[in-house]
Amino acid sequence: MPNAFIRKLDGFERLHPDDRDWLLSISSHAKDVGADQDLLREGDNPENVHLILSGFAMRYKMTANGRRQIFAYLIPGDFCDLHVALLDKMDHSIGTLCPCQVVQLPRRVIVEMTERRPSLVRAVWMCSLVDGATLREWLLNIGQRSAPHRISHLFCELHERMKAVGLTEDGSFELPLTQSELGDTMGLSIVHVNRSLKELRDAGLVSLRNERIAIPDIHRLREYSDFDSSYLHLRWPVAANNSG
Amino acid sequence: MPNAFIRKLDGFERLHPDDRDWLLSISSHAKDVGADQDLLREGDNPENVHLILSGFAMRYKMTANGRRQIFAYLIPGDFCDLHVALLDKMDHSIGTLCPCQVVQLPRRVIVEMTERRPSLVRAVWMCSLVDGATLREWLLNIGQRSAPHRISHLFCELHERMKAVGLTEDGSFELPLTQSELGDTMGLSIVHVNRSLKELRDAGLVSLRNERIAIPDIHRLREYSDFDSSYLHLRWPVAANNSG
DNA sequence: CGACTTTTTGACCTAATTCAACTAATGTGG
DNA sequence: CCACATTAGTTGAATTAGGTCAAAAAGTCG
Repeated sequence: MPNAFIRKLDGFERLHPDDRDWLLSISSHAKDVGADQDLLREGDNPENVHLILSGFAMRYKMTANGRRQIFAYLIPGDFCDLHVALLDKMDHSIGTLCPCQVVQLPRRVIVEMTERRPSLVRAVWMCSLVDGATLREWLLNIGQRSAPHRISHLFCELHERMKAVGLTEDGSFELPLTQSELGDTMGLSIVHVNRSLKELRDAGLVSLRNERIAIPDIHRLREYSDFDSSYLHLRWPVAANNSG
Repeated sequence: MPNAFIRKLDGFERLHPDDRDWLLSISSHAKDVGADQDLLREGDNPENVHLILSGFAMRYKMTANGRRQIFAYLIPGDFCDLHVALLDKMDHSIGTLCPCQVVQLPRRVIVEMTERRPSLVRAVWMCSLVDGATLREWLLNIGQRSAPHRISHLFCELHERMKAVGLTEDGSFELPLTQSELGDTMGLSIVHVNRSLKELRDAGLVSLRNERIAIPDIHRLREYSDFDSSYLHLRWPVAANNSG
């Protein structure tokens, strides 16, 4: 089975078998990282580019008074920091949310890729565009929607992204997030996240337990959440469920 | 005097005189666009890349129930849509906030640039990284800060960006935003924006009238706002005031 | 088992919203 | 240049979504 990374890129642009093999080879020496570890910290000058093969990680930043904002969840197949190759200093941190398998690529591997594998460059560039679009969608989500709608919108997005890399089973997938992390993502207090989750659960829309989320009726949840997946720019947004 | 665009790129990477001349030449045929006009609309397949030479524009998107979220302000020197060159469809809209001078570049001009002017490519790539970082900062701003702090943080950012393109005079610069637009930027109601502005005004931190903002003491405002400009990645973040 | 973290719930508080009215600008046609 | 229409800004009162504090219940893990 191809790994999540290959599945993801393949979702943007049909990959040549050659490129698939190359991707498989670079992702063969993954490193295990425990939960709650920083892969990169604000202020660092990153040497390597990180790629998540399994597990969940996040992009985040702290404010002066100790509050945390999570900017993105990084799921299998996601590049963490390709886009900061140019920057002298990280302007945010990246940390794991659970034990992860991470590939660390020296920057020259990326340079090599840009020179020799144009179709991959295109696919990887798309990744960064989608990251930007996702960030905009989060801003809209936090800026304009009520707590339960925000949370359910996030769940719709994660479902779509997890499905795209083959990590869903029916409407269910692994989601190792605490309510505190959800709060720091949505700009909500833990207590209010808890109450909103209860509301969603009572409405039969989603249930979240044992680090796993279950969505009985994804269409109903999407409608409830005003979710339109086009910002994810997947080629097959409504593909049949490829559970693995 | 070089235009805002040249100033901005020069702030990321010292430009070759050759590249400066080329930039001047492409930005010589600007088009006048009135206020409240869409340059690009969600769903469009953009043909041209837009560059703001003067005036203010915004990136935004509407929700199903008619609410608007503004994602970014585009000020002189900003590319609107370079990053979506790859996308089939715009996932958000771009509209003017006041009369603007806009350069429309056929996509091949950008292709040409990427092939012949590597130092410009680097500078332009930096622009898109900074756009991303700015978006993250807005997310943190909306997610974690109270209304008056949010608003003042935005003002600090705009001051820094306007200063970088030589459009400030002391602590004052043109800011043609209505309170309604500010609200749709910050996820706040018009009424609350109004009250927050009054609070800032009464505290002597900022005053906004006649489409112009005045900041008597920028250091005080920055401290109040927990503003750290490093996410803007300017080479000379505390440069002397280059008013024009 | 005991220590610790996460989830859940209740009571109370406050930041922000909504509704509504009124004032101050800005603009337009005669 | 004024009368009128329209948009933008301001303020008050009532309401509500969400936050804070606190403590109990339920998981997790050495």
